[in-house]
Amino acid sequence: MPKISGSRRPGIKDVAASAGVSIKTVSRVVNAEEAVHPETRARVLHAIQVLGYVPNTAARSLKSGTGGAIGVVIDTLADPFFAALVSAIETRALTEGLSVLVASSNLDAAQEREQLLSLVAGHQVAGVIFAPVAPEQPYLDPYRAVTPVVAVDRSRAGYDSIVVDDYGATVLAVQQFVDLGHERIAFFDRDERFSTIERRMSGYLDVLRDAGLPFDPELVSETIDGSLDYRSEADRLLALDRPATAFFASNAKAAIGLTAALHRTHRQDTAMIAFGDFSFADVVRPGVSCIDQDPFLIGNAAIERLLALRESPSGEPREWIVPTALLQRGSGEIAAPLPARATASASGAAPASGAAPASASTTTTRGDAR
Amino acid sequence: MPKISGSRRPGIKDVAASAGVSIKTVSRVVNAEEAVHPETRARVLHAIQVLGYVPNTAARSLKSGTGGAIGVVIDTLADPFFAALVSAIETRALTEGLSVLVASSNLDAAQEREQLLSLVAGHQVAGVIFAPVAPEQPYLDPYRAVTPVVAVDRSRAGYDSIVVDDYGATVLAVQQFVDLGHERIAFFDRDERFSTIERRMSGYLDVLRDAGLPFDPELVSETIDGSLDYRSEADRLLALDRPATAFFASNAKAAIGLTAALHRTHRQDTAMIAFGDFSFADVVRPGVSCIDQDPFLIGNAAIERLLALRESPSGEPREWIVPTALLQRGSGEIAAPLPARATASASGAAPASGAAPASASTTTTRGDAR
DNA sequence: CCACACGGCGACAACGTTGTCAAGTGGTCG
DNA sequence: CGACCACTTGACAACGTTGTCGCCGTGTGG
Repeated sequence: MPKISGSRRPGIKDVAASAGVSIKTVSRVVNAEEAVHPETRARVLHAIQVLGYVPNTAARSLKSGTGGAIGVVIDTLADPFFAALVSAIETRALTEGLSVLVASSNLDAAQEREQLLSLVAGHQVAGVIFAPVAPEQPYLDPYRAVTPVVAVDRSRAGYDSIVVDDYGATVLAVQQFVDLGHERIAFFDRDERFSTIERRMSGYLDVLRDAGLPFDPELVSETIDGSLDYRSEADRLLALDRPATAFFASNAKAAIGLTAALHRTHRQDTAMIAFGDFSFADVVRPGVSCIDQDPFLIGNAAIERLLALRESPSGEPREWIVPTALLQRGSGEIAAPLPARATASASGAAPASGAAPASASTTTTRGDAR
Repeated sequence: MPKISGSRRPGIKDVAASAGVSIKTVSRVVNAEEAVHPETRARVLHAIQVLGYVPNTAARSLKSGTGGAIGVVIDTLADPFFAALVSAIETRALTEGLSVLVASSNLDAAQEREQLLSLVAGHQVAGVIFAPVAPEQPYLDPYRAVTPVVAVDRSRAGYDSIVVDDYGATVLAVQQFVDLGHERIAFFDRDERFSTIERRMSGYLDVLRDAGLPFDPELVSETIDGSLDYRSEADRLLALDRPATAFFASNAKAAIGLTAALHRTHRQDTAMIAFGDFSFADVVRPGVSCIDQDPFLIGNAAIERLLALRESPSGEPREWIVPTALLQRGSGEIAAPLPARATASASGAAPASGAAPASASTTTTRGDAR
């Protein structure tokens, strides 16, 4: 159907000629402006159809100074959490007629800077959503008057930030362990590079303190220089004089490694709650209880916020907290082996008495596909 | 450091003024052209530094007719396979100074068309990589002279296509079942909408034929109208008069569903091979043997092909086959329950004798993270 | 000493689109 | 009947960059 005259792509001029109007009128039709006679509009639309005309984004954004794409910078698309997040953004962007430019920072501050500048200054995107790496992004300041920016997953002062309640969710989870009589609760995979994980860490510490349980550094596994052998670390924690009886896995990757380690040694008696859901969590026995951090919710919140910022500059940037859910699947409800001292209030065997918001829907299909 | 004069973003003119040269000279420096005096170049570079100048992509691509981004259209980023594929593309693109525009088709032909046209005609991308949905994309023809196009995952005549050897890999897997004495081999989740799955289906059929085994339609699970209840379907296959003893899962999603179903009923005796790896395949017991279809390899091959096409138009488009590996993890090496008739050659219990290329590295961390 | 080549650089147009402004037409009101 | 208004349309400049062409000055060979 579309016929390209000569070898050039059809431009607004070709449409204008074909419809017998001026290019300005074509522009008006394309942009759905009011003041066009219905009959003229029909002629123009017909010409557009016939020629297969598509407006040139480059020229448009050159003229207007800001283009029809939004930029997204995340750690890496290879992480299904971020992939799902971008997917949510892309879906919503489509309904606004916006395209999505993705770039990854690979957790490198220099690359983050390069990518952000390329998007904001080079591509003149209509907005940016990014998962911050460096503590500050001062180089964005000159552009922020024109380009709205939203931070996701990790909070940044000065930016509207979409995050989950790391602290609160962790408190809930660890408190559940305490309520079940656990006194040796491991924090599996602390990584000081991530502020989110540090917030989870302080939730953990606060619950211990409030419960009157001593803090034992031996119960904390740390990622040093970006690496931690989950398997041997799990073995270590279980081989302590007073071994860990409950594990709080601070992120999904650690949770997967931990689950694998426990399964290799057939330990089905250790309690575990993971921060972040993962695909097989409800397949293994016992099912792995997870704090569900829904990437689609986060992505949606981020783009909605960005679109709102495009409309009106809005006031002070603030944090927007996306709710989490504690998916009870079994592993989080395992009670401590022996009541030891007389400590906690409740200490049954079945599902926990205390905390934990309801939240059913354990069987959402998410994660792996294909 | 960067100082924006007034409120405008610095343009080539500002740099030129600051360095005391003409805009053309700045352009020459930015584009690393030869004919510039070293000293002048230094002055210009310094001015660029000071002003924080970043070339405007829109103007550039308007002038040159083709921009600094490549377009990628895939089913959805929520699918970790495609997410990883895009990640590989993005990584390589970065080294070429290209950005990546992602768009999803959601397996809808109309949306595919819209997205592709937006990328090719609207954004004037430097190239397109897409996972084809509709049988044909004739609307791309007018642009193909200017914009190279590569198909991934699913083959399309007329386009360079990057695919895996669906047929061959399936033959290998099913043959392994036959060698182990299985006579009731299920094809789990046929979906006629996907040509890749149809190719796997014909591999399945051919092995049966060559082995002299009858084809039983009852052993084929079909996705109808896009849905299939994996759990009840698995139950059905296991409850047949002559139940299935081996499962070929035609895709990772089905494999996950199937694995979950088998685990719920504690069936550890059924053989299974999945087309497509998934994160927990080596955690469950028995480990799920998989045909590994590496998204990074595929993505890399696709972008390399695209970059090559940019250099030279090249001759006839062809199919490029990316190798797969059969990861032996246990479930694929389970022999048939009773030797039944005297059929196959080998029929031991331990790892298969026949087919299956070596392929170690079962423990690659892929899939879920975070 | 002159013609010419060449390295280095700048003026200007053009890419496709939209904003500004003005012009044309027909109708309405005083 | 004339002035004014609403509505529709078009001419033109401008967005920031690069390609074309030509200019200038210096050196080189005849």
